Formats: sequence, structure tokens, C-alpha cells
Amino acid sequence: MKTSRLTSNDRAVLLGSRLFANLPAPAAEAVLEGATISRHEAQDVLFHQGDAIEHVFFVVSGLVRLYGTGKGGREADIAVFPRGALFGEKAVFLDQRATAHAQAVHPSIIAKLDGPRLCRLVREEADVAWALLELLCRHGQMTEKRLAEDRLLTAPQRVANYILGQCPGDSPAFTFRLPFQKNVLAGKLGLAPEALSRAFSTLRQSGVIVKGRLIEIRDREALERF
Amino acid sequence: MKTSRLTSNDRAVLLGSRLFANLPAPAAEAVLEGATISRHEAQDVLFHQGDAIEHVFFVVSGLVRLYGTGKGGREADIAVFPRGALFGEKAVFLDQRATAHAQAVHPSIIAKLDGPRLCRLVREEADVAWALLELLCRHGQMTEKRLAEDRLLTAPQRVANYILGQCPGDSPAFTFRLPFQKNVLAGKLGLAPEALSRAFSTLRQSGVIVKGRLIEIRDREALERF
DNA sequence: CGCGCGTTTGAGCATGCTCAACATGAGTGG
DNA sequence: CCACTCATGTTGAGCATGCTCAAACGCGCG
Repeated sequence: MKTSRLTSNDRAVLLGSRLFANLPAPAAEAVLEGATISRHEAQDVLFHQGDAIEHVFFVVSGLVRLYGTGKGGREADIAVFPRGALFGEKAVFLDQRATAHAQAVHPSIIAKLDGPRLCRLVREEADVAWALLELLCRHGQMTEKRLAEDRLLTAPQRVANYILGQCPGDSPAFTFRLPFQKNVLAGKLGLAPEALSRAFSTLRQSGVIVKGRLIEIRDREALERF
Repeated sequence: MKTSRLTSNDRAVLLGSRLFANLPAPAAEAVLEGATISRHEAQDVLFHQGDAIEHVFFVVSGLVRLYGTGKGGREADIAVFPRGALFGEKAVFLDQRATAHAQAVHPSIIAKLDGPRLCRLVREEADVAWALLELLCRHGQMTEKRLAEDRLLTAPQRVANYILGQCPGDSPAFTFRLPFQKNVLAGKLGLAPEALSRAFSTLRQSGVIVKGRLIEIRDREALERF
């Protein structure tokens, strides 16, 4: 892992992300001031539970998973962050240590925003505060939704749900490409890889065809009924 | 359910809660401006998934649970809010409809803060924005922690965890009273009531004695090992 | 006293995990 | 371009956990 300054491409990705979308340019620039970039190989651990966190992390490219650990080295994914996602902000704002581990799933470029500086900006710049408030609300809702899903849905239902979440508004049939290995999807859905595989098998009879990372849905209705 | 203005006792509870703890008096007053109070019987539904939400809710007294529903009327608790807790804020700030149902578990007094007004205050008053940001961070962390627990811990482990969370810092033995029925605890922990009962049975051999709502822990170490 | 709710206990069952074997596929080097 | 290799994905069998359904229990309250 090595650290450097932002390239102009990095800046473009950052400024184009949801967080910055509704932020006036000066405020956005202020947030980026002092940010650094680091590159990580797949499997690199960005931080461990209990680490002191001094930065808010932003995925410029790649994929990062946030996970907790239990007895015997068992791991459970809490969230998976694609390009454009922000994480680590809760620990920073609460001035706490990390409550989970973070690991790069793909080779990743990560922007690190200066934590204390961001805290100050939040207190001073209403626009920044509002942007982060919205972001936290969205994160919170995602997590709550996932919690409810875990408790309500079977494996095939969760997978069906995920697939429907990937598909555009109303088309009855469509195809898309998984943005990561099935491995990772299984973790995200709280399933063992074998369970995911079997869930896909089950869904085949509802018109879901899986070829590698390509998912083809023939009958949206059937999926929704699941 | 009937609606009225805040009593001075209501104000006291609100101003003493975590949200207002670090808020200067004028800002706190501004937040409370226009708030109303409503009383609810146990089992009353405050709102359903999909309802338009115009208020941020605050539990002055009683207990409220937030839950999602699945096929066949199955329910899964997302959170349980005791006195002093705030909820509904995510839907309000994102200007969305409710993503879950809320139901009074005990007879409850609920303060309703005017949503649009609060949004405006957040944008104008840095103190208010910061207070809500912290609150959202705490909520988010709780939810994430629960998600990880669900996926990592068995029923007895979750119960042991809950018990340890209720106990003061370091005492090796202690006793406390459940703040609600076992029923509700089961929901909060994502268990069927029967599973909770059996978990308590299991924990008996680790020095946990349950008499009605009274929980007595003889050996804290044994619980942590679980 | 008896009704009703909350809790406990029991038995059977479904879901998903573990472990292991096997298949597939991508990447590497000859 | 093929062969080899390692990682990834699939399939199978057995098992553990927790859910469902049903019945008994206990306690509070009319």
C-alpha cells in the first residue's frame, strides 16, 4: 500500500459521486482538501476492528467489504462498498474506534478524507452536514432493510430480491452481469457460497439462467412471486 | 389516539434525552417548536410501511417497535425504541415514505416533531445538524452490530450478549430487570419466543437465573465464554 | 375459582451450514 | 496453442440450529 495525492481522475470520480452530487463546488473542494489516495491489492485489510480511524474512506475504484468476526474466525459481511461509496464515517464522527474490519475485495483505489477536518466542515458548512446526513440516512435504511430481509426471507428469496434490485424499472425480461464473484455476493446476502449456488439452482425453475457472472431473467413475475 | 400540546413534563423528558444533551437551549427550543403529543395504547400502530411520514417521532414514555413484514404476515423486528429514542427521521430527511411499520408495545406517549421544520433547522443550525448526525451514526452502528450478530451468533450467544450489554462495567455478578416482556426481547434478538426460552434454559448451566423478568447473573466470565 | 395471557416444554421438520468430492474456468508458462 | 495449476463454483450427504405446531404450565386479575 502506498499513499499519494489525488490525480485529476480521482477528483472526477469523487466529485461525480452521490455524496458530492448536490454539494456546491467550493464546499466539495473544501472536503477534498488534504485528501490522500492509497492503492490496495485484493485481500488487503484496510483496518481492523478496534483500530483508531483518522480518515473517512471513499472507494474511487474497486470493492471493499466491511465485516465482523465471531468465535473461531467466522466472518459475516456487514456491507459491501462499490465505487463511489463512503465508509468509516460513523467511527470518525463518533470519535470511536472501528467497530468492524474492512478489506479490499478487488484491487482498489481508496481516497482518505481527513477525519477531523471533515468533522469541522460538518459543523461549519450546512451543505456538507446535509449531504452527510442524507448519506447516513441511506446507509441506515439499507442496513435496516438487510436486517429485516435476513430474518424474513429464505435463501432463494434473498437472491430473487437481489436480482430484482439490479433490474431496471419495468422490463419483464432482462440480463445483467454480477459486479463481483459469487463468493462475494454470498457474503453480502449472508449466505454460505454453497447456499447461493443452490439458490440459483432453485431459481432456474423460475426462469433465471446463470452463465458465469451473467444472469438472465426470463420472467420477472415469477421472481416476484417467490 | 389523541393529539395535544407538550406538557412541561414532556419537555423535560425531551430536553433530557441524548439528542438534546449537547444542544444549546435556544436550538433545542427551536426543535420543539410546533411539536405535538399523542398517546397510544399497546398494540396501536403508529404508521405502516408505505405511509407518508410528516413527523419525526420521539418516545416520551412507553416502548415502540419498528418491524418489517414478509409473506404470510410474518414480522421481523428492526429496532425497539425505549423512552428517549427518536425514530422516523430517515424517512423524513430523505423525503420518502416509511420503509417499515411502527407499533406501540406498551401504552406510550409519543412526541411528534414537525418534519419539514426539522429539515429546515438542520440546514440552518449547525448544532442541530451535528446532534442528528451523531444520532444517526449511533443508530447505524447499532443496526450494523445487530446484523453481524444475527449472522455470527447462536441463540444462547445472542442472549448472553444482550445480558452482558445490560450489565454495569465490571461487576462479576449482578441482577437486573427486563424492561419488557420476553416476547419483545425475543423479537429484538430475532428469535421465536420458544427459542428465547430455550436459550435461557441453556444459560442456566452458566449461572444465569431467570425468575419472571428478573435476571440474575452469578458468573460473568462464564457468559463471556459462551 | 376460573379464565386468559405469557411462558415453557416437547416433537417433528425445514433451512442452511459443514465437510468433502468433483467440475469448471481463468491464468500461466511451456 | 495446449497443458498444467490454482482458484472458484457446484453437487452431495449429514448434521445442527431454530422454527412450527401443539400441549401443559403458571401467574395475575376479574
